[in-house]
Amino acid sequence: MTERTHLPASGIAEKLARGDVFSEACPSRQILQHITSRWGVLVLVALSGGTHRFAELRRKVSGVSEKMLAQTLRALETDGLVDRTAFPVVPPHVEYSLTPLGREAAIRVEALVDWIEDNLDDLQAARAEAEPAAVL
Amino acid sequence: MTERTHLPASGIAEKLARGDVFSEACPSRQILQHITSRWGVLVLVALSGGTHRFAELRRKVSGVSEKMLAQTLRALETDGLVDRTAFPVVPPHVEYSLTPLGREAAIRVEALVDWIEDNLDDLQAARAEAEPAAVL
DNA sequence: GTTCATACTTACCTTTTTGTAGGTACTTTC
DNA sequence: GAAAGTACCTACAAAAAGGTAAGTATGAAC
Repeated sequence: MTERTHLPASGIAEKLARGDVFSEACPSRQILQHITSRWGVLVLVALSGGTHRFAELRRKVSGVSEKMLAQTLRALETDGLVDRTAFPVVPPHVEYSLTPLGREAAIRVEALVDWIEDNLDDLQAARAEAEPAAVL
Repeated sequence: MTERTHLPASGIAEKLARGDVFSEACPSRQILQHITSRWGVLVLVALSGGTHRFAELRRKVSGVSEKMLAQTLRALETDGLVDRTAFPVVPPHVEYSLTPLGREAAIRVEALVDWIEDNLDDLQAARAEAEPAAVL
C-alpha cells in the first residue's frame, strides 16, 4: 500500500531516486506543471531561440500580460531552468536565457510544440470527425 | 502588422499551413493547452502504456477526480487523440486508448515527463540554489 | 426487492489562475 | 519641468479550473 514517491531511503537509493508523476505527492508534479503551464511552454520555446529581454518576450508571446510573464519567469528561474541577468543601468536592462537544464527541458517542449504546429491540419480534421461518435 | 496565424489563403497554402503557437489566435494554442493540461499530460502518458478502462485510469493517475478525468478524456477524444470504445453491456464497460495521432503526441509528452523524472534530483538542487540570486 | 457495480453527469461551492489598472524608480529627451 | 522608457510589483476583480457529493441506468447477485 505504501507507494514510493520520491523518498530516498538510504545510501545508494538517494542517487538513484527517480520521480514518478503518477504519484500525487511527488515533487515532479509541480515541476511538470511549471513547465507545461500556459505561458511556461511558450516562454521556454521563445528562450530556446536565444536570450531575450522582458519586453521582447512580451511581444513574442502574444497575449501574455506583464504580470503573468513576470510570474512565469520567476517560477522557471526558481526551478533552475531560466537564468536572469540584470544590468544595473537606467533604464533597467534585464536579460533572460535558458540554463543548461532549461535547454534540456526546452528541447522536449519544442518537440511537442513543433509536432502540434506541423500537424495542425490533421488535428483539426480529427476534431471535426470525432464529435458524433459514441457507439453506446 | 497583419500576422499570419492559421488562415489558409488559397490553393497550395492550404496544404502547407502550419500553426504558430506564438499567435494568440492560432488554434494550435488550444490543442497545446489540452495536451499540456494538468491531467491531460498524465492521461496521455498512462494511455501510452496501453488501453485502460475509466476506473483503471483513475487509479493510475492519482489525485484526479471522476469529473476531471471524464472532462479530460472528452477533450482529448474531441481533439482526435484518444479513442473511446464503449461495450453495450451491464455494468458498463468502456475502453480508452490512443489514436495514431494520440500516440504521436504521447511520445513527445512522455519524453518530457521521463526527462523530468530522471532529472528530479538536479532540478530540486537547482531550485535550492536559484533562490538567493539577483545581481542587481 | 434491495444491494452492488460501472461509467459517467450534474449542481454547487472553493480554489487557483489570470487580467486590469495603477504605481515605482531613475534618467534621458524635449 | 513634463513626458517617456524599462522592468517590474501590488491590489482588486473576474474567470477558469477543480473538488465533493449526489444522482442515473441497467441487470445480476443475494
